[in-house]
Amino acid sequence: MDKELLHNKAVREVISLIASGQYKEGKSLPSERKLCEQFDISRGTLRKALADLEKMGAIKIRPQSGAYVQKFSHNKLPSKVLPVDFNGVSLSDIIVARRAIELAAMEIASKRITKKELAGLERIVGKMEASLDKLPEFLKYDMRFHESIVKACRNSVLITAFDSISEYHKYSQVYSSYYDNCEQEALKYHKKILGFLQNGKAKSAIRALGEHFDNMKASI
Amino acid sequence: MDKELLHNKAVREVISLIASGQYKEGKSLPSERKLCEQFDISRGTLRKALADLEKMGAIKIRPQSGAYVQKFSHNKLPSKVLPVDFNGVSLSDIIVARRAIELAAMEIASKRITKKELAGLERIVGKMEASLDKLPEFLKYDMRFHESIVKACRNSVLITAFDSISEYHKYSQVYSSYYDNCEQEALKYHKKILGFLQNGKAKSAIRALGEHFDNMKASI
DNA sequence: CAGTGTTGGTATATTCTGTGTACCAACATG
DNA sequence: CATGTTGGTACACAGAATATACCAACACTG
Repeated sequence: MDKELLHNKAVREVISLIASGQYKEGKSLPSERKLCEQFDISRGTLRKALADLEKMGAIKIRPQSGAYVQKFSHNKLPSKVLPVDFNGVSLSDIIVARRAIELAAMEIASKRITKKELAGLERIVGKMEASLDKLPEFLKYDMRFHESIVKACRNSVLITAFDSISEYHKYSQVYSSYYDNCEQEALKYHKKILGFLQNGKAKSAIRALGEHFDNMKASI
Repeated sequence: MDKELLHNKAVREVISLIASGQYKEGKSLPSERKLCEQFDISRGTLRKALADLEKMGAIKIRPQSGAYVQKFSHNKLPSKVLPVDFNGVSLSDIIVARRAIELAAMEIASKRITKKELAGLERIVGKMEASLDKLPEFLKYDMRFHESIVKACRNSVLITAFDSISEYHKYSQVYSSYYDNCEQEALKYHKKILGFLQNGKAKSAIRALGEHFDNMKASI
């Protein structure tokens, strides 16, 4: 029984935010008190996380000023902060798993999805298009699109499975920027999928999602 | 951030063992000290779990004697001890999710599986055959068979996803005994799958596993 | 310039799980 | 009778996380 420590989780959260570009090199993180609220943890716990992050060189804390993001190589992150068995996990492993779960979810979601949820998807796609040049933003909405589809299937077991690996997915951005120059491709597929869903073409939506994953796999 | 309490996990573990018939009505559980070791928790924590189980009527503790399994209706189990969002989960939801994950795992496992792992599978199938009349035993080995295949794919992400829903699967036995009179069917498929794997017939193994799930779904 | 509010730094008390250890009385077995 | 088991109990302890202060350094503002 490994116990998941809150401050390690916070460390991972900050790292993935840095890696995805949400917190930029040279700039400072939000204040400790804001981060507490954002991560919903106490200040003591957060400071433990920040101390760890400074030790591993990800940030530099300047008294009375802030925590500044450093340039650092994340190749040798202490395994303590990594998701349990991250060793030996490749990007294609993540894609294989997501493909299996999301296709199954899509099969159900394409029949059950509501107009409200479709409107939500449309809004997300719009925001993706608007942030084509801002990678971190784009990735956030990309993730949210896939998440929404899985939730729409209303199968708690599939949703649990998806959630359990979502951290792998977020964290994989630390190691790779597989999305470089693939934003257009991704957006194209998302639009396609949305269109099929709106017109009730379930089969086509499923096929398009499958192609989307094939495309991702091919580009790495 | 819901924190998973150890004694709640122990409660669930005991319940699923009762439900699967491993601990039988009227008989007593193993001694507290043995259960501690079995679940790898301290006695204090275990006793908290037993106290909860007595409150909900699952067991009756007799001093200087043991904890005796009672006949009890598990329809209104306190949601605290249930896996996070068990409400509204049907057996078919579980099967859909397992099908998606296990088929993806099989696709890889059928190529990567070692002779040692195949020997392990053969041993498990043998034990299933030997315990055809003992349902709890049978279920244990059934689960172990599927688990072994998923592990054999060596994709940590898929394995994580599988583990995350394995408790749903174990726990579903509380609500249903969908395996009644289906043992032969299950054994048949397991033998078929094992045979295909041994002969390197990957495609057939995958198809057989798919049929296995279809069969399970049809029988509920 | 004085006042106010922010920043990170620090210390302390408290709560909650969970472990570990010890000892007890009741009972069974040899 | 001695030994070992059973559940019952109490207490000390460690670790994680929270909550609540207060500090010094700095920035901004009226």
